[in-house]
Amino acid sequence: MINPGNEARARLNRDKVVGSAIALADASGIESLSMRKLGGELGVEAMSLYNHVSNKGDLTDAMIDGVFAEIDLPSGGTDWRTAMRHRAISVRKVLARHPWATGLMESRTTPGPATLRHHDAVLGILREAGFSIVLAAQASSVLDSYIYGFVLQERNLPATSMGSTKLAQVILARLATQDYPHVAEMTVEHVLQPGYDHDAEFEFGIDLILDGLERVCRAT
Amino acid sequence: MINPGNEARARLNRDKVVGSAIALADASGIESLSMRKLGGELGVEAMSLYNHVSNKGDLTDAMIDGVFAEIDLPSGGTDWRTAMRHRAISVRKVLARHPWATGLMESRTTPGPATLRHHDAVLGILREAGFSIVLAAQASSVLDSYIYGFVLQERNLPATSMGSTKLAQVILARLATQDYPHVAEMTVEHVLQPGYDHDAEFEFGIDLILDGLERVCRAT
DNA sequence: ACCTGAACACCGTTCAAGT
DNA sequence: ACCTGAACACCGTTCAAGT
Repeated sequence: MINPGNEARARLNRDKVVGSAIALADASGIESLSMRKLGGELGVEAMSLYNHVSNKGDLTDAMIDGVFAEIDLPSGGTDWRTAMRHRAISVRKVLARHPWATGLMESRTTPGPATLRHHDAVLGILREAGFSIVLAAQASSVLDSYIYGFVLQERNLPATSMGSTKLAQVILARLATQDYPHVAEMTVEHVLQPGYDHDAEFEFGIDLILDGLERVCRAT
Repeated sequence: MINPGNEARARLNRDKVVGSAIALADASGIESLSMRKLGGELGVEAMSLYNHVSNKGDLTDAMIDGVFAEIDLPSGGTDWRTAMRHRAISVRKVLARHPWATGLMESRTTPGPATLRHHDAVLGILREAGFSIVLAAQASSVLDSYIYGFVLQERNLPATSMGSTKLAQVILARLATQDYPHVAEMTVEHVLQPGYDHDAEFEFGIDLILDGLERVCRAT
């Protein structure tokens, strides 16, 4: 039988399922991603997805690996410090595009190929720069911990969009000054200020950690 | 009518609901915490919970605040550095007891009173030690990011329980050495070694960050 | 004031049946 | 080889009804 003309949709495959799941989670949040909605998005019944993904946990693992695949692989062309700095900024940028990914890492234990490739490249750069095995482990652990934790916290900060700012200031001043004076001071006089810069805050921490690692590395 | 003798269970209240939810999440994981199971644990139908909690999001917020309430409030008796060091270790210890809490922070935006009290105490110690508003914000941001990210990653590391170690070594040696040589080297020669110490790894990062903060603080 | 039964609109997953 | 309908054992949440 000839394929009818309205059958424009190409055959489903694993990459399309995972890609569509990532897009859906970006748009509507991870908590509203269901096999049924994902099927609907792809013009297919939910049960068809099980031909390409063994269950929802498998899909989740693949989504996280898909996010890692978007991160630029750190290149060994320069010194370890600028390579690690660029990588950190790239990781944060990608994770900010997929805010659900960081929280999901808590429940997943089997890293995919893109994740392993990424970590292998990081360790490779540190080892070639003369870091011992132990020091390379500690360096990548500190850097990754900081990056993931920063992204996790970034979501919970009040958005500095104008409009909500003025209102937030008033509410804060009234409600919180007495009970949480330092939080109130910080929010009003720093976080809600027009010049507040998330990127600069992130890079302050990265440079502080890189300074520390350089010192430890030289002392060895 | 007189209360019958087998009615031993005291009246339900919000604290009992939240406490039971935390215990259930600790024991069986956050993904298997449902209003129905929680009700069953408390000897009550699921719908009764809505008398003490406005919905599941409200319950989640309260659970996270309950976890923060377990953390020792940083005390101002000593210098900021040892206070921050003790606090960091206390936060990690508590979050390790409730591994679901860190991942959940991604989706929550309204901090509870215990959370605010905690952050207020941290900021207070830094401000009294002479940190400017901006520097206090950056200091607590770097420290918290590192702590949360470390706990998040800690879960994904292979358990160093004997027995699984030997097997893991064999699997790794066969499978991964070729594709991910640095990850393989790191795992076999460091992470899976008997002396591997999570606490020491955590404290290495904390001390590195505290060193950096001390230097920045003195330069001001 | 607190608890419940029934109901609604959802979930993930299986399995036999279709093409 | 891939897709589907029907079914199963679950979800969160509402609401009128009970005490």
